[in-house]
Amino acid sequence: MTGPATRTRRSDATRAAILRAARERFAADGYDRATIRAIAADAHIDPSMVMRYYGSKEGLFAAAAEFDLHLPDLAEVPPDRLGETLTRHFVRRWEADGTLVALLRAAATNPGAADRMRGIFAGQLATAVARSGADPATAERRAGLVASQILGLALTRYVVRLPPVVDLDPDELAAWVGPTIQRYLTQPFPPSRASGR
Amino acid sequence: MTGPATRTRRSDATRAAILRAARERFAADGYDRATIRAIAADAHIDPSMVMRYYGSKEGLFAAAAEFDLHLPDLAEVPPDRLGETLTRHFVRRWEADGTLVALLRAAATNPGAADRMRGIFAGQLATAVARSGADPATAERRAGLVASQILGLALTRYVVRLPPVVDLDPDELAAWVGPTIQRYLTQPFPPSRASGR
DNA sequence: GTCTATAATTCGATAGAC
DNA sequence: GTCTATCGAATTATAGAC
Repeated sequence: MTGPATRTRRSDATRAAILRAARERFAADGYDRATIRAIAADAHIDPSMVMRYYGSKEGLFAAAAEFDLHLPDLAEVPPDRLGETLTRHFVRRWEADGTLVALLRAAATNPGAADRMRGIFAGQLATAVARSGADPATAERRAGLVASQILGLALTRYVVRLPPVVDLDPDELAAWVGPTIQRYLTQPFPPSRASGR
Repeated sequence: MTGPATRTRRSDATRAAILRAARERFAADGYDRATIRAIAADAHIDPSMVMRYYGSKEGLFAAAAEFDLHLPDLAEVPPDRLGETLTRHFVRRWEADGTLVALLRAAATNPGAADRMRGIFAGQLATAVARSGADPATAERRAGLVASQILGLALTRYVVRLPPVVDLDPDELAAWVGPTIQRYLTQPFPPSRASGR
């Protein structure tokens, strides 16, 4: 009963508390303003513990910014509902977990965070788009356009907090932004105004 | 001829040099990382001069973040070319002047900068949209949606630097993003998937 | 008007007691 | 494993000489 397996290791709880506090602080304040001292205070531990467990502020951020978009397999989504599905997914995902907003805030000033953001969208999003039926030759470009609208939505809704964007509910967002994403994914290529090639 | 009116006052040149350097530093590094020392070094003056002229770092930023989108009168733009016109205008505007990118970077972590960003888009953009022929009752919402795509484009192209977005030239941007802006401005309201009301 | 010197904070990181 | 104490560096801001 008192063996090492039954006694929950304090360090695990401490590590988890630090990570949770770090995500909140990084999301709320960005990389620079989020201090190790403040994160430690939120987690009710000593600042030196953060250093002990994560080595440095960079290391803590790297651990806190692990992020899986949990994108659905777009090959199994009805082709005419790709935009709506993706829009609703993103809104749900980042309202349930502030990590992506933290990453977005940090990416504005921290090169490492910007690099990680590029990695997420090049890896996870571009990969998902490639499975949506898009021509592989254009998939990366389409993913970039999708990112421009999706991240712009996150920026205006959660960071800058533009009132008209904050006020939209998920259904309205899907109705307005969904068709944009749909067009970026399915519009014949190239979409030049002179139409032809 | 040698009166005070003909002799260019040194202080004016110094103030202008400080402001120019501040815009570049704020754009490149964001509010926190852009230091008064670095700005002063860029302007080849002493850091204390910055304090003398602008009072504080906040005051300097406030002066450097004055920004006029120079939006055209949308009442004079052919209604079917609103999206393309606006998209090209924004790309041209912020590639000629890094102030908006500076403001965007700063807004990610600095509440004052976010407030200013809201002011610009509520004031200048919403006002322009209201003159585009949009129903006044929906103009603010349409402006918010336009902002979400336009700022997302700036974010992915100039801050995060997603390669596929960076690689698009102005013509391609107008062809891809223009229709999005056009739809946000002219799509009948509401755009629900269930179409009718 | 311009610069030197420095005050007053605050931060990340380290050393070491317990 | 956890905390106290503190270092060294960097920052904004101020005081005052010239």
